[in-house]
Amino acid sequence: MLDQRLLRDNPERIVSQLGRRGMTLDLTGLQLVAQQARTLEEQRSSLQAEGNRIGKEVGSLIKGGAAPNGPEVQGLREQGNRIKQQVAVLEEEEKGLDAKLREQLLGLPNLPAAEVPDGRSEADNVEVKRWGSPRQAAAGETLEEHWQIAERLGLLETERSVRIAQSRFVTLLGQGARLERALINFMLDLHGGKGYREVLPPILVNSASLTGSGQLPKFAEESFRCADDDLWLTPTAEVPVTSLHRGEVIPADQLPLKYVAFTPCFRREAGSYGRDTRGLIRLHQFNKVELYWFVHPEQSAEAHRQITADAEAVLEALELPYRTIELCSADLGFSAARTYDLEVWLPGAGAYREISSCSTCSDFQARRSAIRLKEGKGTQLVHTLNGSGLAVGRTMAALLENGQQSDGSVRLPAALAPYFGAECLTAT
RNA sequence: GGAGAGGUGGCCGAGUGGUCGAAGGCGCAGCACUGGAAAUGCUGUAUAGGGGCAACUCUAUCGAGGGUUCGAAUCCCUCCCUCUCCGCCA
Repeated sequence: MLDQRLLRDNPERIVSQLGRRGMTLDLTGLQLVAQQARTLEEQRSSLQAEGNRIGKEVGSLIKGGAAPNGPEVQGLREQGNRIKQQVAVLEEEEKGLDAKLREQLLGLPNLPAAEVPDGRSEADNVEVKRWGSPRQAAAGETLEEHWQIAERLGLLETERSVRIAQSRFVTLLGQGARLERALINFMLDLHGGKGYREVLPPILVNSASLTGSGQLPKFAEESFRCADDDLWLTPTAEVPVTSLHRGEVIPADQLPLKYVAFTPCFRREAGSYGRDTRGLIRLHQFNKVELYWFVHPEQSAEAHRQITADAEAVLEALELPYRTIELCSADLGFSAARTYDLEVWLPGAGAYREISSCSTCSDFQARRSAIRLKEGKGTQLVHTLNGSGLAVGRTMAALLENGQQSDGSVRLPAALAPYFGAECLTAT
């Protein structure tokens, strides 16, 4: 959520910065609402002050011996009643305006950071780094896509998963299930060794949590909802981890708080029919290890570099070639002020595919979630950052495609051996 | 799910209709004392919003929302949560 004061004092900045995202907006209506709300607040609170004064006067009159039903006291009572009625009217109106204001503000995305390159679409994203040498098919060699390898090796079951749930769900079996588990443990251990505190949060989350991290109210159709409860299947661990500290004031000396959370993630993927229908790339349910920082605003730029490096370290440890992309202003997610995407090389598909997204959300989520820090006498909003470290299913896909060998087996990186218990995936 | 108890500031804890944003204690900060420290003493110490250059000031907040009242932490209603016991359960 954007600062109401910014709306009041510098709406042009909001218009121009959100313009960088490709939005055209007219804030005059909203500004008017904000102004009216403020005027009403002034009127209401001075009325209340008058009411409080009368209340005290009645108290001291009675204490001083005045007849509780005498004319003097009666007169004040009537005055008090009148004020009460006026206040009630103003409060009602004010509530309406505040709700409207909040609703509108909740629908506006974060402002892009100054450093974010301007752009009109994802085509304008900027590659900032490349690591590893992307594997190309040798002469006469045909590289398979991960779903082909997975099916051939019996790592997963798609047809039967439809029986269990519906399309875009997958059941991992045998070595596939074991590899998924190995990857989760590997990632958690790697990050845990770097000072991240491990979290295993609820994966059903309430509406307030989804609002706090930015998924609601605008993206309700993207998440699965439980019909009879105010609970949703979390689309990312970012949601529960943000709400881990919702409403809190954190002493500055405790920052940064760094968490690593493994959760299944659930997304409706509305509007992506037909895209990535095979394999592990786009599922309604997938596993993800998420990195999350709560930091002092002064540290957030450096923290963004670090969280990105921590995500990159997973790919490097797994010997997976990747590139790092800085998203342009038009491609930023709703809550993000600045984002680096990591794209892993998939030799079978012959393309780089997103496997991690590392964002700084500045104070956007902190304001929605009321997460502040206390430093000396004052408080201020913290900054929050999140990064996938990594999406587990896509990591498996990358391992399959990058490790495939001419005999049909898949060589796994050495770092995984202690977790998986073998260096190769072979047909069984 | 049933029965009972309870939710007050960073923490503990008093407060059952009036000047209570809230005693007292702990913690924390500053000052004094000290060679330095401990102990001690004094002072200060919630959050949000509004007004003001500022000093300061107004409003709201004692789990949440409503109600009664001139006035509510205190009375009434609804809901949420925690604890204890019982039941059920991986």
